[in-house]
Amino acid sequence: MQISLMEKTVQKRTLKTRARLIAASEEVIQRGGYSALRVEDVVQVAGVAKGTFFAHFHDKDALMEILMAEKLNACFDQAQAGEAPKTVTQIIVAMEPVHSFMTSERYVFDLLIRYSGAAAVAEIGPIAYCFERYFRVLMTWLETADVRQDVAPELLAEGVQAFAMQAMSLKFCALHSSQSFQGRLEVYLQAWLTPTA
Amino acid sequence: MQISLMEKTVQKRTLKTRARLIAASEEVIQRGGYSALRVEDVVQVAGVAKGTFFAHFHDKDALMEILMAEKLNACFDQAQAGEAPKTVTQIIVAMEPVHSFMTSERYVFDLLIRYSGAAAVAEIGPIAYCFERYFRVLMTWLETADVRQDVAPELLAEGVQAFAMQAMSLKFCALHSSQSFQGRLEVYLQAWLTPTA
DNA sequence: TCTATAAACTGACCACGGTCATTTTTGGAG
DNA sequence: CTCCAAAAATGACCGTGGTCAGTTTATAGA
Repeated sequence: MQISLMEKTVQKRTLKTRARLIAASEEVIQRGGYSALRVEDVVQVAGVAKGTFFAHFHDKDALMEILMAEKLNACFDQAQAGEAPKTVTQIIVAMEPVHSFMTSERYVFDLLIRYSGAAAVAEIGPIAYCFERYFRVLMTWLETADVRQDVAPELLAEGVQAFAMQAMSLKFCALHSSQSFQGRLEVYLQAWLTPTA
Repeated sequence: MQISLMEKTVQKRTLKTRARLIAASEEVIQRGGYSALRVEDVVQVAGVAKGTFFAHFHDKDALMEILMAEKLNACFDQAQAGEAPKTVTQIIVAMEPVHSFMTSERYVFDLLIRYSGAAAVAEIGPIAYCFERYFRVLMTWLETADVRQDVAPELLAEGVQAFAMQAMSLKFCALHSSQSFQGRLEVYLQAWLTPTA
């Protein structure tokens, strides 16, 4: 029997295969990091054919998005565990898990940037969702923090995100390695959130 | 005869082949944009073997860096042609050619970010050099512009760069397409350069 | 239980960036 | 001019992401 509007009827097998692919991916990443993930290795470990991988994920990056978003959300949970930070220094400390993961690998950072925005309105991906979360978490904190009040918390949050991305970029840049990531971000955010002119 | 300290003795042929590869690349890009560039097409147009390409450029991205940096430097020349801008709006207008090229293609923007920092101190690439130039141009302008004086022009310039990158990122994001690039950047920079609290 | 159909899976194949042992060309020394 | 070592060029080959026509498997209906 078929209901007129397209039905999916997903088989149990599908979920099982998908779970095997995810588990295999995590195992491969465990061994050599995200950048070392090869689709052929994943399907070999999972015990399925290559084509099956692409029946479950649109492409390799789609899988990476899922895996990275999972980790990132755990980092956000950690960041939100304590009470809301009030000062620039406290904000940086609270966000440390997130920034740490984001800069754990150059390859990870590049992928995060590429998928930080939803290319099409309808399809906001897991990573784009994480960046939305980054924005919302910061905005909530900034509403009650000791920061300038002349502009909206939304704008302040966008700025913090921009400065954080800048500081993370420079972490991968040999030319600017004289200062630490947290030190640099602190300078940025003091100037952005607590201007004195 | 060979002088002891390593000599290069570059043949004329080398320069000619390299010029042919560059010209062929520009022709291919002319037709389909940067993202459509295929090494096999380039060597076919240039009339050389594939291996020759990699004898002249470390990899495809190295060629892209050279080509994009050439364009970018032309944009900077244009930006610096007039007299130094004084206000936020004038700065945005002056930088328009640069931002326009940077966001001309998603593929171009991604490459620019990836190569914006020098991975190794010794080898600052063409794109990393362009980002240095971006910073220096802004810093010079900001020294004599109508902006806050409580922080150094260096820091202000870094901030403008961070906000510009953020605004360009959002240009590729369907979720935030309600506002224009220049409008968004103007809001950012007013808050960054001329705070009122 | 049997059958028809849609869902899931398969693996040979392709596209494209990149490698390297071998061959060809160049230009200075004799 | 001839010779030869270094420089340049070659193209068969490889790794890896991604495709798709064909095969197998699950399940709804009889």
